[in-house]
Amino acid sequence: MKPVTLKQIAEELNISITTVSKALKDYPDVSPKTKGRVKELAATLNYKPNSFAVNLRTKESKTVGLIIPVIVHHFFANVIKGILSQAEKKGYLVIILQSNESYDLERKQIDLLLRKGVDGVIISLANETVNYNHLNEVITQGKSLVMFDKIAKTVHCSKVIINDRLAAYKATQHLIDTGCKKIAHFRGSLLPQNSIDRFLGYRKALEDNNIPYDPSVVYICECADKSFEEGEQNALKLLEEHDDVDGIFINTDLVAIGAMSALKKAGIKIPEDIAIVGFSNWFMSSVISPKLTTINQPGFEMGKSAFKQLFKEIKLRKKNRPIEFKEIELKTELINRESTH
Amino acid sequence: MKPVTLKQIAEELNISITTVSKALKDYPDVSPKTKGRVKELAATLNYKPNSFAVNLRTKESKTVGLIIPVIVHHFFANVIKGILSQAEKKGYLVIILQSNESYDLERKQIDLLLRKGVDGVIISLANETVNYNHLNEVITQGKSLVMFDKIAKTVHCSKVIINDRLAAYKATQHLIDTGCKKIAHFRGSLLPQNSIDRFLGYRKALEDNNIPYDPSVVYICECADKSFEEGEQNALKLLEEHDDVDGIFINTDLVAIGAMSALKKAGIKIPEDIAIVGFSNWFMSSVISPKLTTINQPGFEMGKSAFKQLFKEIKLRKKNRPIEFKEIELKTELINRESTH
DNA sequence: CTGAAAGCGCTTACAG
DNA sequence: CTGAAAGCGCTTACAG
Repeated sequence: MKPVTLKQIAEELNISITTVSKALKDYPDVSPKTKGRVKELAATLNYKPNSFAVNLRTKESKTVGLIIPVIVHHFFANVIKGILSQAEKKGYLVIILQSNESYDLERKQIDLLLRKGVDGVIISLANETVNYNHLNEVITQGKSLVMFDKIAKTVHCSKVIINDRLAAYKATQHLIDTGCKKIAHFRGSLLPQNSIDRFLGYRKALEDNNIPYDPSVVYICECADKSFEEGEQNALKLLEEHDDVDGIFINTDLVAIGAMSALKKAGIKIPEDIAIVGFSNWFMSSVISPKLTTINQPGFEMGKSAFKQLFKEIKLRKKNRPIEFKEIELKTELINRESTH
Repeated sequence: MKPVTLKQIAEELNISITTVSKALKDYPDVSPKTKGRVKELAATLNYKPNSFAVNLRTKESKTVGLIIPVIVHHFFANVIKGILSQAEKKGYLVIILQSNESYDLERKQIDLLLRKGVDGVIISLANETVNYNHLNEVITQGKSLVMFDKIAKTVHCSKVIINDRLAAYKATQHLIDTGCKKIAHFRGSLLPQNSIDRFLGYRKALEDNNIPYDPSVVYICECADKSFEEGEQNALKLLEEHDDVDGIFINTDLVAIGAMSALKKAGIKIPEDIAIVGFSNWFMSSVISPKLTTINQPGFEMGKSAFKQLFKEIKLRKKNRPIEFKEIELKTELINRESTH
């Protein structure tokens, strides 16, 4: 069954394609009578505008691209949900891609989206990414770009973030306030800005409380899809190397949960022997035992906010109005549960 | 910066648009010399075909739509991952929509995708959905359709499923084999086929083992986004109404985890007092304590398989070849952990 | 109020 | 081997 076109409607009603097109779009210069006839026939024929043709003419696709490092991930899934909820309101569709923390893939995916003619791109960077040409390419092509969570500070576009430094500071301070004397840190890999920031927040909190910073007590989790395992391994290493540690601030809930699992197996009591604070507030963290104290990272709101900003910029760009890039910082809070005193 | 077009390349090289187009697509009837010149210039100008125009001509968008009930969900997230991994290999993009278990939204989203001109649709139905006109509309419009997990048996298209009945039977049999005498069931809402099938599998297992079926011991969890809470509530109700139950087969891991949480709080020992089997094998289930015995539901594979089938059908349809719909059934297995004896 | 015409950027059947 | 021409289905500036 061939789709119905404007031409068919025009022929059937003995009027021009132009008039049919205008009638359907409620142009003021079409008589109500004609509009009525056109709309009625369009409805009965179940006419749907061919969006390929519309795109070609209007140079808009009402579609945006979203690139995230991992899909099976509580935080990112929430971001997606936030973006979709907002896109739906504006009649936009979202093409989703997973970079799998790979710079090469990320580059290819940006290119794909650009070829596809999306109106804008929302992205959270892969851990590997240190070169930003592909992102600048988006801007060069006149498309809107919004980065969130894992951002590149030097790229000239809007960003939606949390204050990782401050949040990490609060997490560490909480451990100090509840009596921890020697606090370790399991950090993320070296590149991404937010794992650096969380580390800096940790160190600053120690400093402000006159606790000496000991680099040997900072462990690195490299691999995004082995978080749980790395949490276990680092916990065991820590146990061997530093039996005086009584608190750990951990970069990510999943790593924290792995660490707790290993510690419990080793007979360590949480929080009595070692207290733990995670980061992100995965649903899981409220369900395990003991429940994990953590930093709430508002994924849904970040997604919503990222799409809203992107949408604004798409509209402004269309009207050739100047665009002011924003750095939107969302609030985080410490969720105090059972893994700390 | 305006995008480069075939016309610009043609003018610059003083040849026709036709030849440029053919050269870039390696048509055999273009001289190697010309091809070389065209490709070189295209590369230096960073030419990218305008996909709106290509779509309009070829009536293909190399894009498929995916509608799922919920995004923040371990199983569905894995399905998405499987679909994306396969789509990437074939150069396809995926537009993702969340129906939020709403029939109305699902209908609108199908319509949106159809208007958008996707080449095919993959869907897992909302719990509410009992009318399938919108799905048949996809087929009527000559697009391919693949359903997975929550399917409608009567819709004429390919399906990717597990054998929910058999899996539920295995789960219940496991409880019986490990000594449970009175087994309750927390089922999903009444409509979706797979919650019906799981219930039937449960009942069949009782029957085959000469255990009388007691409907008062079957509890319903209606609400998809309150699974955890419903698990808690039903567990407490069960405790009040039936203190002789010593095993529960639960429709979904998240509900099971809620139930376990409430039971533990009430001083019930798992599995000593009550043994529990879940369904789906969420990551979380391997991390809580006691670790949940459950049925593994291969989300990633289901996604891969759904896309593969869709892709095959898109290709066949393009060549006007006959299409044979398949019902692909993937294997499940019982993951025996600590919540059963 | 209506419509002829140009054009978005590409592909492809056809002629030479 | 090359190119003129038609056409995909729509939108919109312009003329009447």
